[in-house]
Amino acid sequence: MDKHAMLNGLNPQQRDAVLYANGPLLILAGAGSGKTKVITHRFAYLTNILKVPATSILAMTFTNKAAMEMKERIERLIGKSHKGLWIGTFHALSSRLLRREIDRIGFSRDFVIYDEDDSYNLIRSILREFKMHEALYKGIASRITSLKASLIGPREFLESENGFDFDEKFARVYMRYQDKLRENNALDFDDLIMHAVKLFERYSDVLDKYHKEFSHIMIDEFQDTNIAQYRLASLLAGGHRNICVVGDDDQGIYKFRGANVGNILTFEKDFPECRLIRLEQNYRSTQTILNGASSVIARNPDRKPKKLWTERDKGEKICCFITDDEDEEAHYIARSIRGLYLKGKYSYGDFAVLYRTNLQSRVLEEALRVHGIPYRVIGGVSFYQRREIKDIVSYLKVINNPKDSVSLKRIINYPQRGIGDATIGRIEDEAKKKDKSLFETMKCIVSGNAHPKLKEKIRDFVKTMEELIASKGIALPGLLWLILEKTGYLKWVEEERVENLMEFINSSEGKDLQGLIDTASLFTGTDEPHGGNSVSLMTLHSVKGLEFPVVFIAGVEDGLLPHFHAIKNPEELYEERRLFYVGITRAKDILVLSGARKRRIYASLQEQRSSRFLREIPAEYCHYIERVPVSTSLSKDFFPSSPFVAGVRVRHPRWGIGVVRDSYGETDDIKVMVNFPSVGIKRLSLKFANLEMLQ
DNA sequence: AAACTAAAGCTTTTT
DNA sequence: GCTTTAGTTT
Repeated sequence: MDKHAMLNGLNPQQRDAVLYANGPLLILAGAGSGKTKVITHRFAYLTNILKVPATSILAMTFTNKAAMEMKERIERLIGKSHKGLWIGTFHALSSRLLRREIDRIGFSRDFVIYDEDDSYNLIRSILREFKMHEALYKGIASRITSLKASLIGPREFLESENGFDFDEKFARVYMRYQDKLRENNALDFDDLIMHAVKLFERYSDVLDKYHKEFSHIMIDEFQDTNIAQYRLASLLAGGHRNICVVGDDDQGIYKFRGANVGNILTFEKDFPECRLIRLEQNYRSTQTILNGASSVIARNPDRKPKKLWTERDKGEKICCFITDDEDEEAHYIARSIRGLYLKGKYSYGDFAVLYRTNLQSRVLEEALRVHGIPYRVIGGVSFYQRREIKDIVSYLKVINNPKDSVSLKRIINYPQRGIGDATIGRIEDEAKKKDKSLFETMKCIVSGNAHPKLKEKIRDFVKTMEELIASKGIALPGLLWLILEKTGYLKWVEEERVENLMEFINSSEGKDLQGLIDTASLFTGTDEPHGGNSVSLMTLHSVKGLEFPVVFIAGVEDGLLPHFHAIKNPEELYEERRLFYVGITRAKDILVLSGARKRRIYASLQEQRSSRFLREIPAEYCHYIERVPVSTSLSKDFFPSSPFVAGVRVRHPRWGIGVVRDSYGETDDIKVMVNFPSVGIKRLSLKFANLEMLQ
């Protein structure tokens, strides 16, 4: 692709951003302003025109989804496979660096990555050991996470002993936790970043090496970086200063997990010579939707000033309605979706229903199900979080690294081998005395002179594991099968979980052991594709980065949005407002905001007021429906009693073969909506149309 | 060690 | 209300 083709279809600001190849660059990219396009084209410009080796560009994102999208788009632009390129999440790229260099800071290169559950388990066992209240583990974990996000290790924490909320008990747990991780040759998610920073800060020769290896650095969603991540990036950029960050302070919605929007300001301080480019043309929403969004976000103080604009026309007004309760709200949403769908302009994949809290999804799901509308819930429990997958990955982890005691404990009694908490406790004591890993200790027990009963229980397990470790080298699907059979897991596990295991085995084809373990540890995701022919249901948080022609935001009520936890604190209230802003700006054509007067939250029925944010949208952009003409009971036209339901293929004497999209109407007068490739969507009455059903 | 019952929680979420 | 966890029984 030549230079001309590469810049084709970019507006002047986007072009500037692509062409500004050297030196620090801060791109403030408003919602829908073509941010990803700029990043990917910039990557392609660097490689194809400036002949920068593609492997010298480090491009970091937050989520696997964003990383994958970037990889695919870059692959298409530069016409090369993304394999071997440094495009990925902070965590994935960091672990790749550490796999090469970590021995410098006292871990071995085959370290394991602990996920959230692993960390929880470790913290709980430490609390037990210290005779502290075990239920505190979640609070402690989140405290450790936020300290690590600010690069405060246990030593630093102890040294800064003057802080208000310093507490010695916590400091001891933190210290112990970090020691245990090292003992197990394990890193948790936050360590992946923190240790990389430590490594580069401490060993300038290693840092120099990567200054040479990477000539350019790019960061996506910069407003979501925490201090540690920013430090890592700025260290790597320290030599050449070719660092390009893209972000939007108005879309920062992850302060609660350590993201530091202030990094944008820090960046300007650290790189004072940086060029600032604003992308303000929005290519997504109608003028009305964009104006509504701008009025809302304008209430937040301390923003980087920006004014989004669009060439699109006004479009529909924003529809706002209030119902009596959450059931009515859900049914009204379902009916609206169905109504728009039946007009034929939109398919179900064009709709998203957004909400603040996951517990709202229940009613919405129920209503959609009753109306026969296909939907999918994005978020929830992901594939790699499932128990059976985590179990088998733990087997892999132990086979790969028998010192990994946390994974060992996860599987030691699954399937049941009669090694319960009491026995594990005894082995742990023994391990502590001898200063050995759990597995080594178990081997000693088998060959030593312990109680015969204890020996017998442990011998079988050790034997199985040793056989599996000996088979470490065989190709992956085979190894997984071997695990399932030798351990008896396949026989033991519930029927309905077997399918997931099979899927996992199939997906392991062609991967190596370390690679599979890393993917399973780092890939936690809500990475399922949206769209298809289903309505997407998700939280306002998970919708970031997506767009839909029609967007519903449900539960626009004080206490829900803004959430009641955030109402007292101004900073948190601003974040809630940004969340609402993110939701609004996802909509291309139609935006519907709704709320209920009464809502059941947990067990109690609460009187709700409509959201203060709703009143921040000027009335001229809105169409209010106060009295909602709907009953929650269904009229029978939702239950067509005919075999011609959506998806069935039919033949029409005149228009040939088509696919039924929907059917509705009374039992004696059923109407179907059929999509014929030749003539498009037609509404037919079954009585007259003479349709023939095909297999 | 497993199965049961009482009690406490409960915003958002990625890696 | 429902799900997770802590404590008790069998």
